[in-house]
Amino acid sequence: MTRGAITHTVPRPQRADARRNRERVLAAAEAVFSEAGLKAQVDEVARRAGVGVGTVCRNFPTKQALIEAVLTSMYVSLLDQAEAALVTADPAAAFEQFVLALSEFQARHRAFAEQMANEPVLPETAHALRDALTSAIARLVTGAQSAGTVRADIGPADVAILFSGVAHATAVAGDLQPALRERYVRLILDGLRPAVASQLPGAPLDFAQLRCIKNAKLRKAR
Amino acid sequence: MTRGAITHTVPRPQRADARRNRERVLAAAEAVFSEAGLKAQVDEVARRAGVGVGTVCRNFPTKQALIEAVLTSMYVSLLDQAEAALVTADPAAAFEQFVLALSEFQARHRAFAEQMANEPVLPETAHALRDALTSAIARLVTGAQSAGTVRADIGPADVAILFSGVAHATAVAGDLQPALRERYVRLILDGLRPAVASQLPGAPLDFAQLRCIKNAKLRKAR
DNA sequence: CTACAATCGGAAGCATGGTTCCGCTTCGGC
DNA sequence: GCCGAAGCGGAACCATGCTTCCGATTGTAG
Repeated sequence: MTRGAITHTVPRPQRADARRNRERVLAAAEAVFSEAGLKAQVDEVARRAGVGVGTVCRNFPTKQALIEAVLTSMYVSLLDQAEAALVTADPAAAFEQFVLALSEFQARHRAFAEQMANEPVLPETAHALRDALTSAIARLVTGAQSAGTVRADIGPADVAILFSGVAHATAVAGDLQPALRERYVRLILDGLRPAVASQLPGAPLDFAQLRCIKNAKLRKAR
Repeated sequence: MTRGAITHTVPRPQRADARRNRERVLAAAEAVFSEAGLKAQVDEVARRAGVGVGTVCRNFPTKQALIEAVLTSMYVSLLDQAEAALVTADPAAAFEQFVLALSEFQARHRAFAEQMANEPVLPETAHALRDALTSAIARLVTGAQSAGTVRADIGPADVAILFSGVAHATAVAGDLQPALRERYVRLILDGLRPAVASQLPGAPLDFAQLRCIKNAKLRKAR
């Protein structure tokens, strides 16, 4: 708006140091949010980046925007891992590999775990990413199911929910005890096997349904 | 202090309406914290109780104190359930019954779930309670283990961690879908059975160890 | 080298939510 | 009924943490 001609025709070449600072802020934010979760304060990010708060807020006009930027980059890197797993020949191994990677990722990136567990705080930009990730997970799950290491009566979103539970539960005690985390991941993998498979209430949950449920909840809260 | 003679010899008989108000506040707090978690605001508690904030703060000088009072009463009521389960003849059934009750309890009392998951926020008054509860859980677990429905390589605190994970994971989506919660509880029960029992890293975790780990974490954070 | 505009730092501003205080009301013994 | 004190409500106060603003600084085109 307001005489916008220049604003949107010229891609405005940023000053070099400004670009460098932006990167620093992003890196600091990633580190800080990973350690302390989304409740970490903007000042701390600024301090860690070695800049003033003003600089943080100029690049990311709001804390929310900063969070979105960080989360987006986390989504990218997790998607990489999912795709890395997908190229494995053995679908059972692929699933297990991804699940371990996921839990380790959540342990390392607390902010990501919170995002995955709570109401989505994602910009529209990231929707494509999220879809790619959910579809990759769905493929990993069905692969493991046809390989016979995962029972048939669960859906991809069931897996996401279960492991985000593990992430949260071990966040309390587990940061210092990575073994503990793997312990619970393996236990849940055991629960996912077809062998025992007692009757579960409900039906396999996919991501579309999960989103519906979350939306319903949001609507109710409002 | 300050001419304390009267203060501690006379048990100062509270006025009737004051006592009634205190109860109202406590009830309102329990309801509000259960629905919204510990982040719920004091004003909301006051409104729900039909009193002014001043009244809340006179009875519970700080939000923390209010939380402690509410949590203590929740501990009592959960302990009841654990003891109810313990009198069941079949230890396998007792364990399952308690675990379902626990997850339902956590779903209904969000504040309690948060407390159980995060750093302890308990007054010393509640330590005896907590010990009673952990010992009841320990008995339920070992009972189920000798009955053969729970694998030997897990400890009581493992169970607590796993189910607090479920509580958290389903808090997002599960409030509206109680079936979903039971779904995951049953799945974890499957994982806990001796049948499949793949090798788990780490050792069975008991509550004393868990407390150590949490303390270590607290110390580090400071 | 100079000048100008982009960028910076961090102090001041604002919003949110807990805690305190005080004039008014109500209880309950007489 | 009357009166002193306990209790009440909620506005004012304070702490915390995000956002804005502006004088000082620094990069860069000419």
